[in-house]
Amino acid sequence: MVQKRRRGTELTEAIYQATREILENDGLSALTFPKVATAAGTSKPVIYRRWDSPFSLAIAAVQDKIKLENHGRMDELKLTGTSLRADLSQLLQRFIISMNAFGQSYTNTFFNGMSKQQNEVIQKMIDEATAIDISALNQVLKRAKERGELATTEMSNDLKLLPFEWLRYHLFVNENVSRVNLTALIDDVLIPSYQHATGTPK
Amino acid sequence: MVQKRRRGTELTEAIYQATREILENDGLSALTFPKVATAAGTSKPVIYRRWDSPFSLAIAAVQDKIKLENHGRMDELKLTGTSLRADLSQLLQRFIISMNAFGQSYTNTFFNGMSKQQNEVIQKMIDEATAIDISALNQVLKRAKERGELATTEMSNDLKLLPFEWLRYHLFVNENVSRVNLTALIDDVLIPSYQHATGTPK
DNA sequence: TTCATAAGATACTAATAGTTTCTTATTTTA
DNA sequence: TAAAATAAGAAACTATTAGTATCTTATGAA
Repeated sequence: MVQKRRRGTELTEAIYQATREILENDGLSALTFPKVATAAGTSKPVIYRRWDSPFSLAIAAVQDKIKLENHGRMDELKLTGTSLRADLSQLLQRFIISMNAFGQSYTNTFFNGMSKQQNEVIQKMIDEATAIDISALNQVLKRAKERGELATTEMSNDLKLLPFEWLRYHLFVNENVSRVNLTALIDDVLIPSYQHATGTPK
Repeated sequence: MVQKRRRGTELTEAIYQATREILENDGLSALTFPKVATAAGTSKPVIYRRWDSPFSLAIAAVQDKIKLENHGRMDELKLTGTSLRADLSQLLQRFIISMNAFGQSYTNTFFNGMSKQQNEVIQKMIDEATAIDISALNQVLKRAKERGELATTEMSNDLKLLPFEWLRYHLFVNENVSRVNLTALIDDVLIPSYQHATGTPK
């Protein structure tokens, strides 16, 4: 019988996929090299040679998925609404999709009881995401100002980040955010707050 | 040499304390019975006899701390403000204190990559907390209505839960919430949203 | 066809989780 | 106060699994 060996991308992809499955089902604490090797149908040395810890493998596997499923980056979003309300809706819908691509399960996996060093890695990821969030929202505000819906675009970052953080929270606790919930957030919280913050009369 | 043995509450407390220290320093994944035994200065069988998994020990240890440090339950809070703004501030300050009592560290420890079953346990804790949050906020709203600050107290639970979720999110990602941030949330988001939701003119 | 590279099998060591048995300190109760 | 019940702790053990070393050989490149 002729034996077949996977290598390169094919093998790596199988390892990442196995890694993600373990992460989703059992979490980071259950992610060990031997388990990954078995799940990926390869042998331990293959894993041990390439990664130095289950944590770094986990990061690599998740980043791989983000890269694969990247439906366009958040800050490259082309806004098409004709109102602040519509733009916000478009942006946040997209945010939800991206988060789901990131994977419900990993989100809280990575807010695990981790070492300080590991936490720094995660912190960096959050900071990067935050910068993108703010720049996306700035776009929305700028367009609203141009339409005359808002007096200025000046407001605190806390306020700009509010919807993203609200959505992430709901992802953390594994709650679904329906379109209805999202619309309510926009109409009942965001728009009134923006108008208030920028001194825009209704 | 006469040997001394701890039992009952004294021993249990030592075990819980050791458990919490491990949780804070190294997270849930590092919490093993042998480590707890050593840290608590007792022997493994003592632990193995009483708990059936590190997870259930962790839950017990954290609940023990909540019980110990319970500065009065959230829904028994006696509001003393003379405005919606002041009441909100009082409630949310208290919420932050309680969360800190719960322990910065455990919060994300328990949003770890856990098994489905473990997640259910956590889910139940969240649901209970949510009920308390809503009832506390209802109090605040009721008082505001009585003062004439709000037209009604009718609004969605999503809106009522917003500040708690916002605060929890910041705890998750280990960001500090200063009094300034909190005040901005109240003035720039909550009050405008409440007024908007209840049709209250400014 | 030969050579270099890397996959994979296998057997091993090390560490540590979990168990069993027994002893004895401490509390209960008669 | 003595006897009995209860539970803590010591110690030695087994089982599991993480991690390593060695060797073979499939696969792609020269």
